[in-house]
Amino acid sequence: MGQMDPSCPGCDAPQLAFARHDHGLCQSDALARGEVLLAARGLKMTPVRRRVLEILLESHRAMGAYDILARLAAEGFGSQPPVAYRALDFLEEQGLAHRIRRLNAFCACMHPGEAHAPAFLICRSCDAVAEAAAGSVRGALETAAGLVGFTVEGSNIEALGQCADCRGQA
Amino acid sequence: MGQMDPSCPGCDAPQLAFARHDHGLCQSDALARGEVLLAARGLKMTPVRRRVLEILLESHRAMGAYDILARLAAEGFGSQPPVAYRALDFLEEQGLAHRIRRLNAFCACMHPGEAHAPAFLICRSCDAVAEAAAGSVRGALETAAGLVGFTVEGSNIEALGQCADCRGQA
DNA sequence: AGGCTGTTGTGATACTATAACAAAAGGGGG
DNA sequence: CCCCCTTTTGTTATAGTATCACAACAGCCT
Repeated sequence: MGQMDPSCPGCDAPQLAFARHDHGLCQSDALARGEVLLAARGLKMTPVRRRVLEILLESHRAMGAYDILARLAAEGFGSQPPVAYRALDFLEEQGLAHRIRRLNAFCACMHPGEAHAPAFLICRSCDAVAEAAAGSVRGALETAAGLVGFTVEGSNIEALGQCADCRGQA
Repeated sequence: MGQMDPSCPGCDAPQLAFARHDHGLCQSDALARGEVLLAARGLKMTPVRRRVLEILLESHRAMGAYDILARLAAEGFGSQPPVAYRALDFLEEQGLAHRIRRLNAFCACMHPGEAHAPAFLICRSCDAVAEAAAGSVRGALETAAGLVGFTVEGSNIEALGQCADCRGQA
């Protein structure tokens, strides 16, 4: 992150999540990257998995597993929770989606494939979720943990607040 | 945090959560602090609330609301979920307990009353949860958010990993 | 064809959380 | 002391989130 990369609209401009923008670019870019990534790892982008990712990519909001499940069911896929959870878990493991624990929901990763330890910014007004560059945040966390001998293996960093646009309108 | 305060065992020694120690001190200290805090705010430490806090203080682990509810019910309190959730929500609002979202569980605050924006360190081996000094972590998060115009109003910072003791034994 | 692996589908169930309302407890003011 | 008001507790019911276990199916390799 912080590197300019014209092929990754969300990458160096997380504020896009909160503003009107050509979201088609986000979608097609993230989807294409995901396909490449899975292929490189010898894993399959199956119809369910692709569809779940597409649904998540429709907006910069997080969606509950059951919202996604309803969409899948309406399109002829299975209608039981494991159908959605399996795809979501798979996408998360592969770094193509993120779980937002504060919302019990999931969102698409907007720049998959790049090493990133994102911090999530959740706007309480428009519900959009952005991934912010969190290298420094994670660094601080690992330092704080290191002081007491704790080894960090994974972390969730989520901030609830208000984005620039919504604050302007209030 | 970082200030020496002999009356607060957990305060400047979060690693205690992961080590054998005189936990009676943690309990009595945090409970006493809680009582004082509520009194100062004109709020009541009722039997249910006190009991819930005591139960949480029994260990440095996080407990699910239903585990606590079972304990309450066995002791003659109400047996329905709201009984536990109300007390837990109250304690959390007052800064006497914390919700660990990663675990869908709650733990006692080990140094209530002090302004703190804790980061939680969750050991995957012994399940203990420690609060680490997170001023710098939060600072970094606010900086990262500020770069995209986002105002942070609250945050969860949780790290999953392994504490020094458990790593030593492995 | 047969067997292997990974994926999807299904039913059942466990776990987490909240809404809505009734009952009871405690604290002034009359 | 009693009434009224506010807060807290208790209960029923229900909503929302997540996992287990097993059957069916598809692709692939021999």
